Amino acid sequence: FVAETGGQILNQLKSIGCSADWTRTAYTFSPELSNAVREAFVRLFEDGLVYRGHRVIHWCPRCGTSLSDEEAEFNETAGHMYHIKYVLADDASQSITVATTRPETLLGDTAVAVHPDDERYQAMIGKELILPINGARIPIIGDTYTDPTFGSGAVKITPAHDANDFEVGKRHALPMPVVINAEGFMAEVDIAKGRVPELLRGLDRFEAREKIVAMLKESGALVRIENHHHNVRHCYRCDTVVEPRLSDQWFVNMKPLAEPALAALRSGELRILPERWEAVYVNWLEGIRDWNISRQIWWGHRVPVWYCANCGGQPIASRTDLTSCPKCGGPVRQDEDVLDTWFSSWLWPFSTLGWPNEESPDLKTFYPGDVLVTAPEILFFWVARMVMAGCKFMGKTPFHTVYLHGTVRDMEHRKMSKSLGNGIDPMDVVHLYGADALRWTMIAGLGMGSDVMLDPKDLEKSFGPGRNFCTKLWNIGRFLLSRVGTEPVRKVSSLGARELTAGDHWILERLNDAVRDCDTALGPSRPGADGKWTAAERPRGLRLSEYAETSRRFVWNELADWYLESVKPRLASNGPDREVARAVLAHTFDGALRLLHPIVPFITEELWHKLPQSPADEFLATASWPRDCTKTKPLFEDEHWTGNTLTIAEHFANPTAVALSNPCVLFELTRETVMAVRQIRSENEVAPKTPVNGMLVVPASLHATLSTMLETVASMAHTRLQLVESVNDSLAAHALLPHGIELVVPLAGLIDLAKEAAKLQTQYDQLAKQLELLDGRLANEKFTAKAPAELVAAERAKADEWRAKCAQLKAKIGKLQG
RNA sequence: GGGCGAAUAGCUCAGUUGGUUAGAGCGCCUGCCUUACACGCAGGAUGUCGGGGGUUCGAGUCCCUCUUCGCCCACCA
Repeated sequence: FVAETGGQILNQLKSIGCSADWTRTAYTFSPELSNAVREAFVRLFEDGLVYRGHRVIHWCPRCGTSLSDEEAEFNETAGHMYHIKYVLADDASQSITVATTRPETLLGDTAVAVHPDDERYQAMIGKELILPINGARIPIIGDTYTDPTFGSGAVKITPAHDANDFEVGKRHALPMPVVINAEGFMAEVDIAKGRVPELLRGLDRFEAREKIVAMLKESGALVRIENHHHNVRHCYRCDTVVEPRLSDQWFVNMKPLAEPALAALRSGELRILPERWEAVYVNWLEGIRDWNISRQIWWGHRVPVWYCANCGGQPIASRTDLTSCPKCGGPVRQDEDVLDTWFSSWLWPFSTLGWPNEESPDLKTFYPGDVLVTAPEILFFWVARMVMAGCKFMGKTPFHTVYLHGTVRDMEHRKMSKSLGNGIDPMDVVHLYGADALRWTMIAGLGMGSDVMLDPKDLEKSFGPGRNFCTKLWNIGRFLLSRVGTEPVRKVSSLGARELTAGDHWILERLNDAVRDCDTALGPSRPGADGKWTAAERPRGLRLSEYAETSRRFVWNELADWYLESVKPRLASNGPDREVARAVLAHTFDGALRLLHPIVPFITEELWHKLPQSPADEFLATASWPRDCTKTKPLFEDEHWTGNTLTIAEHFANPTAVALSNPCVLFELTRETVMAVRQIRSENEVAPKTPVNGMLVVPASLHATLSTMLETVASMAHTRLQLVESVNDSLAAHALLPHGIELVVPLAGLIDLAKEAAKLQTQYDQLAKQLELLDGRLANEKFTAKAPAELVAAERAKADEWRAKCAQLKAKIGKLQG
């Protein structure tokens, strides 16, 4: 834990008043972590991958430390471009104009560079210019770094305060005076004697800028000032403008470390989701630059390097603290710098498991891990570096999948932050809506890699649906448990297919489908036996919002809305069928809880323990993924379901009989019937309490089956349908169900016949139009020739069905009008 | 400057390799406090899938282009 967020935690300690000594002690007292950090540093040192370098780095004057490239963030800043005239030393009539956004750095200029082929300046190369303000003489040099087409074609070179100028300075062996001190004030550091005039010394760099501009203006050296928007590096911690500054720092040579990390991605040992981030990862690693790891702050792991006073000051890296030089026994002093907090973080996947002890049982058991879940902005800081450290020190990537989630934003798409005050405190949400509602909202809203928009001003809008779902789940559980009771239930695997009702078969199949769809949404959990993802597996998986939606639909729209409602009468009865219903109910709810547990762990854990079949000494958190208990094969050839005594040949000659011999299809027909009845009632504004009669027009041979079905229909809420033998269908509402079956509901006195005829006419018109399009497609030879045969056959079947339906509708309209 | 992503119902978003009449939640309209649930139940309305062009029997899905947003990276003084 400390390894991951050490810097931040110690900052917190500091902010609540812990002394510097105390927090530093906290670090010292974490021997495992200290050992790991030191081991990693010493190994890299021994391999020549860590070195002390003298160069221009990003410096935060407020924090008083150097920063890595990643810690110095670009911010768009409104500034100015100052064009300044430097006069030739031996001919005051000639001058070169240079441009800069940081005029204060001119005190540290040691050259002006022009392109060697630039005809305007060629003759001047080798001559000297007089720097304004401090009067220093600086040479004009030729260097191809200069772009002759940009600006005046001449660049001022400040080797100690600009990384590019530093490179130019090295090529031309220029002096490198530092004119800004560590605190960000103008000063003559080391060789900078005579560079900073008395009246500027000790001024803040920005005050000095204003003063220098005024002085330039006065002396006539300032040619012009333009407004200039540009990106300026700021300290990621305190947002202070970063000062590029020449200094001695420790660096890691990253190229040799980056190559295995790239290879791991390319070979499929590692994948990144969403896949598009892989390109970002590759791009960064291919262009990787050395990592400045030393910091001049008081918290952190101290660089494990000592210098001997007698042996020429060569650095000695050591796994143990040195009190004397191992070579000559002379006095030693330890390097003052501490390490970048990310230098300990990148070791996190194994430093927390006992590394560098290779025999640690934790390390052997838990390395490598599986999935790293984190935010994209931390890809370079942490993720890529963990992969590099894993490859370097462990020979394996620390995980096989990196899942980069979206960012939580407000309704104006701004990132939530303390400074903007647009954040939501998760603890407020937990108190008002519950921890499960919070988790549900985040996970269900988390499309792959997309941001989550939440309204900090309207928590109800954001978290209400999550809470509603949790409440619904709780109520489903409460009701179900009260009916199922605590007596033992039969195992579903012990139930015979004939014992089950159509509804039982249906819900078991729906559970199986939900499990399968959740599996698909989550994708394969591990790479193949060779430890590598195939090209097909690679981009798929961890679609969490899809997983949430699938499990929600199962438990709410299928289990609660249909199965639970249909099973109420059976639970109220006595006898073997009640036991079957209890068993199926307990089993399907158990499956639903297993699916939902990762998203809403608290409610599901609580409910699961109350199920009669749940083992008392286990937890849902460690229970297995739900198993397939489907009892129905696609076609269930059994007279139990056909409800008649047709011969097999007769049976298969009747498409409706074939379809309805599948109990799941039969239950679907039940649902269609219920929905049709409800629709008819609603459209004709039949009061909820008024019972209605209804008749199914079906082939006579199937009547027995469908009348059982009607018992279920009648028991469902909002139907109140009573089965009758015959009706006057000219005074009735009609609904066409699948398989050519019709529902006729006589509503004499309740129904507007003209309205009913108009409704059927609209249905007919729409269907006829669709049918025309479909027939057109089927008549197109190119379609029938090129489209897959399966699709063409399906379209043909559909056209036949629609044609039959059109005929039915037309007949009904005729009757109503006649 | 380079790269990437997004644009689908009033809002937030799904839509897997091109193939039924494009879906969900919230919101909206109507009716229900039906002994699990009004944080609920039932029914309903709403889309030239950003604009334009192309490939194809067929495009929300593939290609080109334009517009508008967003993200990442970058040493142009």
